[in-house]
Order: sequence, then structure tokens, then C-alpha cells
Amino acid sequence: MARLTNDRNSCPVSILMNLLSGPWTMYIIWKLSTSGPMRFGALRRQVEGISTKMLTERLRMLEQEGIVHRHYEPTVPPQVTYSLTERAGELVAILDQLNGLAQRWYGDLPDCGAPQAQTEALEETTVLF
Amino acid sequence: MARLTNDRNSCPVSILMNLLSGPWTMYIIWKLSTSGPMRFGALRRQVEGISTKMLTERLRMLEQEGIVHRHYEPTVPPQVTYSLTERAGELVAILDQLNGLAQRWYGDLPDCGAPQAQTEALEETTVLF
DNA sequence: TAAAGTAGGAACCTCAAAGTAACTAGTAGT
DNA sequence: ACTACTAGTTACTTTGAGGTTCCTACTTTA
Repeated sequence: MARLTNDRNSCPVSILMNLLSGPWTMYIIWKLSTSGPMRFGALRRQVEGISTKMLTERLRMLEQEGIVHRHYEPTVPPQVTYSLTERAGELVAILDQLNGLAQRWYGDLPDCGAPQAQTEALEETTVLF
Repeated sequence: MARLTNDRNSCPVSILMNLLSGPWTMYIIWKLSTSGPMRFGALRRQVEGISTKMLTERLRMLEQEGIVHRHYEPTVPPQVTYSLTERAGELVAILDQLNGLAQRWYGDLPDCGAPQAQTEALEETTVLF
């Protein structure tokens, strides 16, 4: 059984939660939502600590779920840009509420990837998420 | 690093998501919200497949987070009743939205986690979870 | 007399998810 | 010539979360 407890054969919420549960997943979505579309390498640098394997895996999954869009440019060193879909917008909206709740419950100490006012690509804040 | 990626030292949403992410957790909350306060054994029978270890662990955690209330009655075979707190209400409200979203995305496969006819106690076997 | 229910606690075990490292092709820079 | 960057893929290794099993002490039921 293990982690397959709530799998495809379960109800919609389970599917959705399962999808969001994994490590990195929410963080990736949040980053894409706050910093906008990004190329693979940039994203990997933003989500510090993640391995290429994990990032690829998560992105593929999110793409398959229609949450992330993958734009492949077959230039000589290939350029792949990831962005959120409209679907993701609905999701982020709810996540935002969850964020509000969390802020109230656990105090508003580190603003998790600041909904606005991000200094785009760079930033070394270490307060992430 | 593993699953400790988003731990206490992270932002509020991470804490909250982390807390909800684990297997069974959401399901337990949902059961308590739809079926009302329940004793340990009843809950274990409702959340079919869960081990006592897991159920205990999750309940302790949820209690610690102020989401679940534990009422201990020191009768001869002890009676322990679990119920949701007011905090939980706020959470369930948002979870409800997530549910709505999930229904739209993944179609409304009706009852989740009610694989068999449930005979336990009260409960209206509506669209739980 | 034996089994079952009550609410767990403690010890041991397993396997799948996550991490690590090496590798790809083609180009640009030093 | 030798790096490094691009966006990954593949194979190997590990570890810890969750499962399983046995235990409690007392009562009620068959």
C-alpha cells in the first residue's frame, strides 16, 4: 500500500492532493507563479537543492496534469521554457487561501516566496517557501 | 533530505501542506467532518486499511496542531473520542474548494473511499471526501 | 473457558521514493 | 585542448516512512 493509498482509483481530491503532496511540487508551482515562466536551468537554480532528476520528474507530471506548459525550442542548445497554465491559476488561487490560513495559524514570519515584489531571477533569500 | 524538504524551518504553507500531505491525514479529517466525533475503534473501521499505529500517529499529530480534539474518558475499558476543533472548520472550508476544483478537473467519481457498504454507526454515505 | 473489544505502545521489517553520479550532443568561450 | 552550458536520461544506492506483529489490563459475551 505504502504511498499508493490515494491513487487514481481514489476520489478527485485524493488525486489532486497526491499530486501536490510530493516534495518540491508546490514549491515549483509557487516559483513559477511568482517569478513567471522560466527555463529549466533557471528553475533548478531557483528551487535550490533539487536534483535534475526530481525537477524533470515533477515537471513532466505537472505537464501531464495540465498544470504546467512546456515550450520546447529546438535550437542548438535546446531551450525549454516552463510556464503555468490557466488551470494552474485556479489552483494557485486556492493555494493562496491556504497560505492565508497558514499565516494566521503559524504566524507570518517568512513570506513564502512573496506573492508579489519578487526580485526576478536572482535573489539568495534562503527564506524560500 | 528526503521528505523533510519543507519542514518547520520553512514557511507557513509548507507546514500546513506537509501536515496534510501524509497518507490518511486528509481522509481522517474528512471522515471526522462528515461523520462527526468518533471513538478510536470506529474511526479505524471507517478509515479502512489503516493500521492502529498510523491512526494513532496521525491523530496525535493533528491533536498537536489543534485540528483534532481528544476526549479521554478513564472508564474501565477507556473511551477516547476524537472530534474536530474550530480551527479544523476553517481548513475543511478550503479543502471543500479544493474538492470542487478536483471534481471539475477529474470528473465526479462519486464516493471516495467508500469501496464497500459501510455498516458502521451513523454516517450518511454521501459524497464523502 | 475462551474469545473479542478497548486504546494504544514497542520492536522489527520492507520496499519504493528520493538522492547521487555518470553520460548524452552540440556550441561558445578561454 | 579543455572547460562549461543546454536539458535532460539512465543506472545504482540508500533511507526512512509506513506496515506488520505482538503485547498490555480489564470487561463482557458466547
